[in-house]
Amino acid sequence: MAPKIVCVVGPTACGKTTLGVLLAKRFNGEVVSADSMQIYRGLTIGAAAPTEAEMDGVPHHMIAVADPEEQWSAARYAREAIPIVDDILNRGKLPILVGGTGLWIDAVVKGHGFAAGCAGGAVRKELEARLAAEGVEPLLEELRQVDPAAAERLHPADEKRILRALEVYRETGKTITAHNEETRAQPPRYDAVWIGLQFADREDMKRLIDRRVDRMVEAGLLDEVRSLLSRGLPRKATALQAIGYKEFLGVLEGAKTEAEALEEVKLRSRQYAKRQLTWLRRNPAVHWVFWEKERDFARALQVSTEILSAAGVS
RNA sequence: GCCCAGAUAGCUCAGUUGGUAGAGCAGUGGACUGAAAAUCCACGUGUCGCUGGUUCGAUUCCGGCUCUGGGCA
Repeated sequence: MAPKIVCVVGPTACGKTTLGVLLAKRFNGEVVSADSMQIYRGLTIGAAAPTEAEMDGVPHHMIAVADPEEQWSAARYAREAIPIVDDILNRGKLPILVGGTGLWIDAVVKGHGFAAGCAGGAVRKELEARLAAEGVEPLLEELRQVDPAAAERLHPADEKRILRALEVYRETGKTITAHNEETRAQPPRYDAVWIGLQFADREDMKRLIDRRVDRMVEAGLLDEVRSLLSRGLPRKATALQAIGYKEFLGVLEGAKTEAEALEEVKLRSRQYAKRQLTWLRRNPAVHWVFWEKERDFARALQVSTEILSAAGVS
């Protein structure tokens, strides 16, 4: 029987952090963040990383553990987070995965790892150079030769995945289609109980996102971007792809006004939240808790406590 | 008050030599197995400002009106 863990998921600004802490206190747990941006040091305000006060004494893992110059991937995250989850279990406590990066959470829960071989190395560089020089067609044709199923499945415009499919084949001699089929057949590493937070009305979500972005700016988001740049962080760093950072970067470069950046961050956050929902909705295991107008954490704690108890978490 | 230019999708605008219209953005839905806050896909009926006229037929041509810019007084 796979060990039991809890996953708190949902779109941005829906209260995952708060509920995670409440559940950790109620069930003697520790929080493992699954957030592709909170992982970087220095992304505090804009990534909405929990403050000391918000953590409320509950141990948190995988937050601010990487330099912003680094480029983390789902694979690396899973590699480092799994031992932490196991350690929490060994100490008799409940691991609570909290985060908005769906792929990262799945990588831990499934625990089967990604395809072997190097990613983003020499092979990738070569493929990228060919893509730039010759366009996708020759690459897609090459993929069709070795992995017709993937060539069929991938849209010609989805260059990123076409490159990865070829990279996996070149690195491992196995097609990504075969790899995916094998891993899908394996049982998950953990028996996860999923709690999903969501607004019943999209308008309410928009209001919360707007409010949160306003507060980020008041709290000094622009200064945070400035200090990341002052340490020489390159503009193309993954950390600067984060919503909030890339837009305010434009303000510092004089390309847009602060007011324009503010609106843009709100817009991008909304679109991001929608994508997160699309990802989560296909997971039938998620127990959804819907917010009516405002977030009511007392109720959410009660509802999710019932869900966890029914699922055998104690 | 007069002159000129606009008024078309939630927004910015294109277009119809008269046969009721289409882009970008926004929005909605979807995909996603080593960049995932990334990347990619699909979806376009709206009194064509109002009102008369000409016409088989007007969003398109003509008149009047309203509103918005700009100019002249």
